[in-house]
Amino acid sequence: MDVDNWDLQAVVRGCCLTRPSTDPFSSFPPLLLKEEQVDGEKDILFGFPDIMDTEKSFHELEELCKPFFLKPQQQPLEQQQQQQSLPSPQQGNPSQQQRRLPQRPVTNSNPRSKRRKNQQKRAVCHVPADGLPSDMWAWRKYGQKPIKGSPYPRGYYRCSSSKGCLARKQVERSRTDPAMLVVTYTAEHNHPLPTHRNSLAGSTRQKQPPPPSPTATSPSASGSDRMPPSIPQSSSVKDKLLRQRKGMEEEEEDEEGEEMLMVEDMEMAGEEDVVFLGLERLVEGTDVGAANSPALSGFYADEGGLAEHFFASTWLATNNAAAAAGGS
DNA sequence: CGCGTTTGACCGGCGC
DNA sequence: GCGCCGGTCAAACGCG
Repeated sequence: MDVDNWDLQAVVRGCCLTRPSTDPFSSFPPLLLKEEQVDGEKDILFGFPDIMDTEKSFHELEELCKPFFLKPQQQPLEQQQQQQSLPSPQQGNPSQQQRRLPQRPVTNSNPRSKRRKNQQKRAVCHVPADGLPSDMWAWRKYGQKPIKGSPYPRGYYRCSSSKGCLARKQVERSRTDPAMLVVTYTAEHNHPLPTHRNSLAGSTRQKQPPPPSPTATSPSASGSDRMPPSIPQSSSVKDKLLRQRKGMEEEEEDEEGEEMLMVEDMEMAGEEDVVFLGLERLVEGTDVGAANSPALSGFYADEGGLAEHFFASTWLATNNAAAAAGGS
């Protein structure tokens, strides 16, 4: 299938090379990037690679993103169709309409139907568990399950920024390296980066120090086991980010000019496109120079084949976007 | 009150 | 055809 060839390379490139040498990115955790054959399909595995070579990275990143900025309307047909055919929950009844009525009507537009498992393209991201990276999207956990063969449960998250958003991600601890988290992104966001904190509430439990010991990830498969304390905190993390951002606003704003531009552009482009940003950043714990440890990886999803293009940006930029919109 | 998390049940794909 | 297992749903609950 050619669809599989989409821009994997670009993605890969984007993933590995996206770090401005000047960088705030230097605080990035080690990233492992690789492609993986999963169920016959290529999955993108990426973590935080060597932070060293970045020189051209940024430029490549820009190159990578350009198309997205310039052609906001250019959405893969397939995707457009998909999005359109999707039961826009915002119009009709939100997901609830699918309640367990006559047994979840499985229609073609139902992401859960035909196209399952080995059919879905996914982007797999390996991140250090203690790096506590998260992205700027608002994720809402909708499930957790113990996975066969893995001592760690897998958490299921869906984008809560937009009701109709199909973006989902799964977070689980690597069975081979418990210190790493495996974040799998599925589908894409059908909306621009969250414009405002989507929740002040929620994120609650995350705040009370979940079993601090990662080891707590003990196979208490019952599910009582909290997901890697890191990832799931996306929302609370964002809160943090926003707050920090507010504080930084005055101090670092100018420094981020470039990145901000990027995001702004992106926002404009993303308005209708599937461009979306994912912020991976170190928060919590080691708040390493949180002030300017941007880092993140976002991705563009081309649902034509469910391709995901990853690129980097700065968290500040994203925050800026979020704040900007939040003000509205 | 709104939103996120938890958690058990259910559904459906997939392998045997 | 059957059973396993992954993925999703949704009620209950907690927190700000």
